[in-house]
Amino acid sequence: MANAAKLASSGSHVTIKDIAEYLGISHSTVSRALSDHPYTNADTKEKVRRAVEKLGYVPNAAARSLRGDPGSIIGLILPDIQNELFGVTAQTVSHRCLRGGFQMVLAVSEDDPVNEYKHVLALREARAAGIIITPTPGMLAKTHALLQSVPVVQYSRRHPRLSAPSISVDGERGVFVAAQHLLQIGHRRIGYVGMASDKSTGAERLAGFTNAHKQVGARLDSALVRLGASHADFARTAVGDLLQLSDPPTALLMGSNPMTVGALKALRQADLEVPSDLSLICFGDPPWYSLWTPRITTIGLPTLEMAEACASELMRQISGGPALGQGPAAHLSIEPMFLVRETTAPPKPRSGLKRRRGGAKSAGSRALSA
Amino acid sequence: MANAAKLASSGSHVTIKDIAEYLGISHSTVSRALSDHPYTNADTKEKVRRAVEKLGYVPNAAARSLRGDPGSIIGLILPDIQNELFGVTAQTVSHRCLRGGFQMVLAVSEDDPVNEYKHVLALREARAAGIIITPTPGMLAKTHALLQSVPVVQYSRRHPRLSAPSISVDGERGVFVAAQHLLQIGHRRIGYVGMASDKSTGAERLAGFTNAHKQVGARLDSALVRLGASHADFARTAVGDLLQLSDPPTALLMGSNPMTVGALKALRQADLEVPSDLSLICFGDPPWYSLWTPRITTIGLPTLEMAEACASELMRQISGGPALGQGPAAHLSIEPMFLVRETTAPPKPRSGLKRRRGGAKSAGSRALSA
DNA sequence: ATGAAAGCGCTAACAT
DNA sequence: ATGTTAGCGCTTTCAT
Repeated sequence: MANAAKLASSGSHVTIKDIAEYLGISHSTVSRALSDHPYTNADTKEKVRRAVEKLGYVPNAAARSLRGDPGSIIGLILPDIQNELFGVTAQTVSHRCLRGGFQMVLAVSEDDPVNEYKHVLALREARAAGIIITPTPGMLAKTHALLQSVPVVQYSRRHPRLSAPSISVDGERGVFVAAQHLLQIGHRRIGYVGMASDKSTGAERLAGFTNAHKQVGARLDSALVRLGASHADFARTAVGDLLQLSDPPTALLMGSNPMTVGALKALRQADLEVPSDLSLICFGDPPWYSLWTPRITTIGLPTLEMAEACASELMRQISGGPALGQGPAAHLSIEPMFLVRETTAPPKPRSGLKRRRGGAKSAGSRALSA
Repeated sequence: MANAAKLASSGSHVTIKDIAEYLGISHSTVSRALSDHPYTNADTKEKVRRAVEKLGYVPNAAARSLRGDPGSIIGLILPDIQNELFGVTAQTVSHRCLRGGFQMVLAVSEDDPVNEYKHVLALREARAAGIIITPTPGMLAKTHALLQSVPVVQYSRRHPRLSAPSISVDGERGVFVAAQHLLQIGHRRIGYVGMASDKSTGAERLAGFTNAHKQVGARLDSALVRLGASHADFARTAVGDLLQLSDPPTALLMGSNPMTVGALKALRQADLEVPSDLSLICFGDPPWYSLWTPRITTIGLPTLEMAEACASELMRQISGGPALGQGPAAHLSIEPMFLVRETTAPPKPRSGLKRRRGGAKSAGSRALSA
C-alpha cells in the first residue's frame, strides 16, 4: 500500500546500531540499556540515554513487530464520524484504548465497501490486535474473509454473515415505543423516514414501526414510509414529499440521527409548527435536542455505555478472557431510552375535509383507540 | 501435510514461506508472483494466488516497512472530535488521504500533552509519512523534538515553538468583525466567553474582541470577559455568572464552538429571550445553528477548505513539492465568514432591570458581512 | 523462470 | 556487564 508515498522527506532514521557505533559499544548493549535490562551498567545506560537524545533515535515499531511484539493497535471502522453517535463513540473508544495501553486507529468507511476493504486490509497488514467495525451492508467477501482471523466486535450494526459478537442498540424496541406513543395519543397517519432495510439497523427500526401499528391494529399506509440514506439531505426531501401528500401525516418519526436536521429544514420550509401542526420524534440525542424550542422528544441512546462495552469486549477477546455471553458469539442489544419532551401532542382535528368525531376516517381504522 | 484450513483460522500468521512450502517452491518465487514480477510463470502466479486464498495469507506491513517501504500512514491529532469543526476536519482529511493513497490515523489528544506525546511517539515509531496536529498549549519538549524530523502541518492552532507550516482561521478578524457589529448597533456591555489565552486561538480571538473595543473607543469591562476550557460546561457557568452581574451584558459573544450549547443552556435557565433581551453571536456553524429559532448569528468557518488545504500541504511536504508560500514555514490564515442571522439586535433601553416588549425588533441587519 | 542468500532494525539466547 | 549471533517476513540482487 505504498503507491503514493514516494519518499520520506526527512533523512534515514537513526538506529540502535548508529548509537552503538557512536558510543563504541555493541548494539545489543544499547538494546538492553534501552529496555532497562537488570544486568546493565548504570553508566552505560546514562551514556545511551544521552546518545539517544543527541542523535534523535526513535524506535522502529516495524522491527519490533517483526520480532513478535503483539501489536497494540485497535482499529475502529465507522461509517461517518459526523454522526453524533459515532463521534461520541470514537472519542470514548479512543480514551478507553489509551487507558488499556492500546492505540486506536480510526478509519471512516463512508459506508463504501471498497473503503471498508482497504481499511480492514491495512489494519490486518499492520497486525492490529483487534477491530471494532460498523459493517457496511454490502461488505465484500474478501473483507469478510479478512475479518475471520482476528478479534472483532460489530458495533451498532450487525452483518448477517459475520459471527463476531455485536453490540448494538435495540432499534426495533426504540422505534416501537416511540410509535406506540404517537398511536396512543391518537395519531393514525405517522410518517416514518429512516434508513433502508439493507442495513440491519434500518430493517430493525422499520420493524418496530410496523409492529407498533400491528399491535393496535392500525393500518400503515406505505406512502408514509420513506427509506434512504442516513443523511440530512435525504430526510429533507423525504419529509418534504410527505408533507405534500394529499393526506399528509400528523406526526413524524425519524429513524436515524443525521436525519433530524433534514426534517427540521423541511418543517421550517413548510412553515409548520411543532407540535401543534405536527408531532415529531427523532433518533439519538445530541445536546441541542433538549435545548430546542420546543424540546425535542427523541429515542435516546446510551452511547457512552455502548462504546465502553464495545472496547471492553474487544480487549477481552484480545486477552482471551471469559466470553461476554454464552457461546462464541454474543450479541448484546442495548435498550434505548424514549425521552418524552415537547414535540409530540395529539393530532389536530382534520382541517378542511373530514370531521374528527364520527366521520369515517379515510384511511385508518380507529379500532383500538377507545 | 499441513492442514490448510487449520492454518488459515489459527491465530498465528501465514507467511510467504508457508506458501512456498505448501507449493514446494521457494519463497522468493512466491514474492515475485505476488508482486507480479515480469519474469514469472503464469502458472506459478495462478498457483500462488490460489494458495494465498486458501491459506489466508495477509502481507506483513512490518516486514515490508523494514525493507524500506516509505509507509503510507498520515497521523491526524485532534483535541476533540465532538467539536463540529474537528469532526468535519477528520472526515475530510480521511477522504483526502484515501484518495492520495494514504491511510489516515486519527488520534484524540483531549488537549492533554501526555496523550499528545504518546500519539506522536506512536506515529513516529510507526514511521508515519506525516502528521497533522492541533498542538496542545503545553506541548512537551520531547514531543516537540519528535516533531522536528517529520513532515508536519499545524492545524487550527499554532504552537509558538513549532516552525511547521500552519493552517488556521483568522480568529482575531472573525471576533473583531462580530464585536464590531455589536458595537455598531449600540451595545457597550458585551460579554465574551472564550478559550484561555494559552491557546493561540484563544489569545487571537480575545485580541479581536479587545481591538474592536479600542477601535471605537469603547471601554472594556474585564468582568465581562470569561476565559476557560472549550466546553459547554464552562460556558454555561461563565454565561450564568455574567448574567448575575449587577450590570449584566446586553450581548454575548462566544469564542468557540462547543461553548454555544452551554450558553444556550444558561440563557434558557435565565429565561432570557434572544435577541430582545440579549444579543448572541456564536463561533462555528453546525447545521442546526441556521435552523434555530431565532437563527443563530455566528462566525462561520470554511472548515472543508481548511481541511483540504491542510491535507494537500502535508502531501506536498511528503512528496517534496513546491512550498506553500515563502520560506520554509508558511502560515496560512483563513478568514472566517461573519454570518448575520437573527440573534442580534440593538440593546434594550437600559432601565432598572427588565422590560419585556419595549425593544425594537429589528433582527436582520443584513448589510454587514466580512 | 526459479532458487539461494543477504539484510532491513530489533530482541533474546548464548557466549564471553 | 558486555559482545556475538540468529532470526522475525519480506524484497532484492545474484546465481543458476
